[in-house]
Amino acid sequence: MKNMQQLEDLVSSLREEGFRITPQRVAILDYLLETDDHPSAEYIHKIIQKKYPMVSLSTVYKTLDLLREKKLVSEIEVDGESRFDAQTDAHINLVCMNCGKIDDVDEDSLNEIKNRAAKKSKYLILKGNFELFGYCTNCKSKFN
Amino acid sequence: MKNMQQLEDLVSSLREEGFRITPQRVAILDYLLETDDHPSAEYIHKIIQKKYPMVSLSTVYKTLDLLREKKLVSEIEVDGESRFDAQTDAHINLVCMNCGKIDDVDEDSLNEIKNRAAKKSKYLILKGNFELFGYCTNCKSKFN
DNA sequence: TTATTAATTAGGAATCATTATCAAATAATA
DNA sequence: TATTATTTGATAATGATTCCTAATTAATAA
Repeated sequence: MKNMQQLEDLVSSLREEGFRITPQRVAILDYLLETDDHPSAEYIHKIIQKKYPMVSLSTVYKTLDLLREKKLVSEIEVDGESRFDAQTDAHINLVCMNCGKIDDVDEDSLNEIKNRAAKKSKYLILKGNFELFGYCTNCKSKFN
Repeated sequence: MKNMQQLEDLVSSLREEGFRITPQRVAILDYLLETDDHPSAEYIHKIIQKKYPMVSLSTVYKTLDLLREKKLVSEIEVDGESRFDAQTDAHINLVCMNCGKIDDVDEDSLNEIKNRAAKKSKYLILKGNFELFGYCTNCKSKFN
């Protein structure tokens, strides 16, 4: 999943907007690009500390705010906690209610759905979250 | 929206499962059936206190847990807070990022999408939340 | 290369929604 | 009407997130 070019592009886009490129920001972006895990802020902090022990949790939160704002990452709320993803195109998040795993599933019709809802409702729609909850392949056997 | 028969049906279904029918539970169900507001626990508490001053916030939370568990209400998390809805069929929630209003929009294809994702992912899917975020008709004029 | 400085960080306190706890109240039943 | 297990109310505890501020540092220009 990781792509060095992707990281450089995102870093450049931040730099061009006048944001400083700090090791903390790069480390967080880098990790989000290489993982499919939809980590929470706390989990990102834990992972990143292995490489960069000087990253604080509050910086992780602030960086995630920035990346979300700039639409470089997407966020979903699960069980009272935010989970983050470098995949920002419209997709479905499959959430395992047992182990907390989240998988992405592509679904071509999401943009049509968004447009239909916008027309019907007269809302100005800026983003969408599509979540399905259940049990993943590992966990579903435990619930028979 | 309110429907006396609906309330009685839901009350019966709780009673049949051995749950006690308390005035607090009836008041909460009653309010959720009559409103389209997708209220939070706190808001439900505030509204219900007008009629029944003896309802505590912790009872509101516990009742909502029960109703969610029994699939009599649906829940979505918005901005770190849960919002509740007596509409439990698959639908899209349109969330205004300015005023917090939530509107429901019907969308026939949601069940197909769910089935497609289930097949692709091998998850056992139990429920889905479909949220679109933007600005409602009242608020969007402020963001031009 | 170094000095300047505004942006960023670290760390801890504060906040706020939700959950947990448990004695008192009560719905269901016999 | 008495019994009892369930439910409630009040409050404490929890946990994710935000806020605060002094110290640090990335970016820039001399």
